[in-house]
Amino acid sequence: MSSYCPVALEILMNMDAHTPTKREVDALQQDLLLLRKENETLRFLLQAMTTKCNTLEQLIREKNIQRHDQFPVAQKTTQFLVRTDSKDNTLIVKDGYQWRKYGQKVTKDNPSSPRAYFKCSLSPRCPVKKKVQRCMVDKSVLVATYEGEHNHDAINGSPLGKFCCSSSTADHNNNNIIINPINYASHGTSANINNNDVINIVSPSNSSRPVPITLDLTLSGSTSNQQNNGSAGSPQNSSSCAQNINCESRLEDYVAYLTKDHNFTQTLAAAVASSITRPSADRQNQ
DNA sequence: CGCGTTTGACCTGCGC
DNA sequence: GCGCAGGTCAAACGCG
Repeated sequence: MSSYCPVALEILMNMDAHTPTKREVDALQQDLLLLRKENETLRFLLQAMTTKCNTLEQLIREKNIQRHDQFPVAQKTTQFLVRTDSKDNTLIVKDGYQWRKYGQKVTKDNPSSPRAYFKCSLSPRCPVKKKVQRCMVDKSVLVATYEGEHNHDAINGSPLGKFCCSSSTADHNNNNIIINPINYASHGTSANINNNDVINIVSPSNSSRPVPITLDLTLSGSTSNQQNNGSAGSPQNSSSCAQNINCESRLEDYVAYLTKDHNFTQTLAAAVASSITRPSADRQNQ
């Protein structure tokens, strides 16, 4: 847990002894704000891991069904995170294809930024659709969800449009930074795609200069293999994965990595405990 | 004038 | 059956 807790505790312990000064009240309010932020982030993380578990279970069930009954291969759904200029309010992801916007909708899970719907207009019969929405956690990140596969080439052969996986790739042609490709075999369950699968965590061990960590909480293995086989993709850029947690490893690797991280387990445990013990207090504050 | 965007209306699926 | 939310349509509008 972060270093501000003992300070707040000390002030709280001495509350009865004397009237708190304005400085102490400010410090407490600051701590409360930080704790709320941290709590919020960890709730997202917990929710994302639950979603991931459900998705994995669903995938296993469907794999078992496929083994007995040869279903046709489902349409591919791929999600990218694209870092843009935070001052840029447009929902444009320059990916080498030409898109026609056909709708925009405010969604319940992220009411502050509407979701834009695009169809590929490079080829009249191209079935690919794209949904773009700002990330709820980091407004400078666009979440672009592609459905289907292009039946033609891109204008400039951009890796993003081709669904080639390259984590944290700089799209030099278009001034976008592709943070993370997230792959789904939707199997007709597009409801599995959830913004909660993308989380930026501010490292609690370095509160002076927060380092955002992007978790790729997607299923790897079969789905990503399928993707790599299906496109002329470039290999994973291992060096650029430095801030990503093992983009290509399996779920077990994520769990192993996270459980080995002492800071993470401590923070998660504290957050869960806090969520259990303080829900009424949170409600009162809202 | 043509093309792309905007936006309200409509459709559809899902949960209760 | 009803309500809600996500997705799509299409008329209106703006811009080059």
